[in-house]
Amino acid sequence: MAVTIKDVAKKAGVSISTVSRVINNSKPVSLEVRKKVLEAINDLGYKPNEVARSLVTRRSKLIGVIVTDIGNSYIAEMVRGIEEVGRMYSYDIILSSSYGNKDTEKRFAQLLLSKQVEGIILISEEKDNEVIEEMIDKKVPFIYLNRYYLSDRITSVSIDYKLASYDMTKYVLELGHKNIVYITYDNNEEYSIEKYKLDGYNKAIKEEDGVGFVLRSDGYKIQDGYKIGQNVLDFIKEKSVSAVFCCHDELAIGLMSYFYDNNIRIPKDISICGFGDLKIASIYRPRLTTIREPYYDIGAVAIRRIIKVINNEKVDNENIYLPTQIMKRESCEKVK
Amino acid sequence: MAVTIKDVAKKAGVSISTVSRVINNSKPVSLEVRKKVLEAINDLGYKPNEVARSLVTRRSKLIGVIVTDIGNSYIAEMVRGIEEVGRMYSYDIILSSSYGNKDTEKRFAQLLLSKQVEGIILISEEKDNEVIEEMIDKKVPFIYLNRYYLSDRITSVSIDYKLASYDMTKYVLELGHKNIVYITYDNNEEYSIEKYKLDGYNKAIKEEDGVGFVLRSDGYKIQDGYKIGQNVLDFIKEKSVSAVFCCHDELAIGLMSYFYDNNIRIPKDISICGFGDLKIASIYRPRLTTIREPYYDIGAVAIRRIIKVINNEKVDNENIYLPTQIMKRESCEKVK
DNA sequence: GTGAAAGCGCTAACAA
DNA sequence: TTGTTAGCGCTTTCAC
Repeated sequence: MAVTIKDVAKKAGVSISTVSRVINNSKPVSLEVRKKVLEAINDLGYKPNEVARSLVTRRSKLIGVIVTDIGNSYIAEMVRGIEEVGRMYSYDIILSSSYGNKDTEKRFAQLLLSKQVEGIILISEEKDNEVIEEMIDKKVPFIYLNRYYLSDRITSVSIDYKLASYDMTKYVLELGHKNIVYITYDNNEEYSIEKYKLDGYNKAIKEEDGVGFVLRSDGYKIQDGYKIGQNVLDFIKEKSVSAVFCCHDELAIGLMSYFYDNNIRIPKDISICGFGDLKIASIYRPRLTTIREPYYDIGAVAIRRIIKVINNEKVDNENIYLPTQIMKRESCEKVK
Repeated sequence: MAVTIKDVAKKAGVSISTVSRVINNSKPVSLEVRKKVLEAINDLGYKPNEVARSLVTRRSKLIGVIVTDIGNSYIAEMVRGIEEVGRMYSYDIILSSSYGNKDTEKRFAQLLLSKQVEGIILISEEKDNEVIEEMIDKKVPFIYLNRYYLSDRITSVSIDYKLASYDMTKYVLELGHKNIVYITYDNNEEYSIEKYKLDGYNKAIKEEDGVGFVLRSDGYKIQDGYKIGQNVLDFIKEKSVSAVFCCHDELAIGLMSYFYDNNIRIPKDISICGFGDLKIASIYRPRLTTIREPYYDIGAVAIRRIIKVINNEKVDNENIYLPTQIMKRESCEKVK
């Protein structure tokens, strides 16, 4: 049996309220009594039962985080940000992985609510998120993070996708590339972020008199990038394309692997760039030129905002946009 | 204010115990009463407060997981295993990242205990783990996962490192390589797992009349592999080495990057293999030949064991060894 | 400055 | 089969 506040009170010869006061510093306690209590706590190795505390204070000091899959490096990065900032405010996080199932996401949100979490962060890769609808009228602060789809119903933290994509395209054009192909995914879906990226791309192409092409991938994973490899290759030859801009790093990496396996040299034969700046982007060779999406910061800002709401500090109801950066690396080369 | 069991009881016109009985199925309840209660629950959208439940049942349904850094892909893999199996038994996990600080690990263990977790899994990269000593006499089940160091004080889940390393070396020798260099790290430290790997390597070299060399790295990260690159290169030339066996995939990847940057072709100029089978091992080009350390399974088995202990099922007190596998890929080639 | 007592939402004896 | 009640470990009035 663990030692409780009662044991401490008895040992110190005081009431449990006094013990409570010293551990919480909630009310003045005379120096000598305080000392006795502290001693007793020390001797007994007493640690307050946070569950009991939560029950009465209604503050679990827990934030629920629902992710698609913690095995995704960008999600892990976000979670790092969430956890580290949460820690600064004494919050622990409960992690649940939905593996992309919407019903699971909903179920987990309920579960977390039962566990009395004070806020929920959903890192999703799905569209049409019904969880959002369910959460919207719940009292717990909620933030929705999604790298693929927007929601107009709820606050999120992200970057200015259009601008980022515009900047990147511009950079590629400045490198001397004229015929550029953009690999997109799912850009016709409502709320797809791809639309914004595509807009940025098109804007830059137009402004600089480039020749833009668009190719569609079936997915946004590494293997999807690999799968579309031959298509891209054929297309490149046909259209004299000298640079490929992928809407996600994963696609770019898959493509680079396909090129490697087929003896296409990067950047000698073709320049390539991505979007995201996953960890692998700077590990893979040649290192991938890409746009840095600050995942850690996104997580950090998200939880910071949740904690503000919990503490009734005032927050904007608008989406938060974080700065990005073009990571110039070897996969994208000047045209000779 | 959330709806409580009282509200349900009132609405259904029964006592709270009856409500408790139907939600827990703990005692028989007449069909019609049950129906009334279920209706009330439904109407009110009642969800039991798990915190209150925990307080009385002393079962938080929470497992604490302390990791070095969830950003490490092998750790993320372990956590996936932990979470997914935990979920099967209705356990949630609380995640804390220590970033390699031993004091932080200890502090987190205490924090988790305060939150009444029913078990703790520590995924560490440190040696001399004092947390273990602290946990050993605590009542909560505890498992220690460490890819670098062993402990003789506590149960763990791992693989047979010596055998794995032996098998891999044997495979490389069978490929026709004779002069092989092994890149090690920290093999003189007590409890270092490297000793076992090195043993396996030496054993195979001896048995097959190979010529073995050992080189030491300063660390086990990708950048450490890169840093040791020139050393390895010089060494290879001097000793006519045709294959490099790295004690961790990270080192192998770093090394491959160094080779890429210096126009050394793999496997044409040199064969290389690693240990771990991180996700990146099969993404990087050429794909890395390596030993599969089943991280997901390690996590899964670890939490399964913890849950068994929680439920007083009997478990061995011995370490658990999981099977491994050599992943034969392109980075390691037959000698012509 | 300190203690007694109520109560957070729930489960589990114990009665009936 | 159902209700009453004690109590899990703690915080927080309310008296003194």
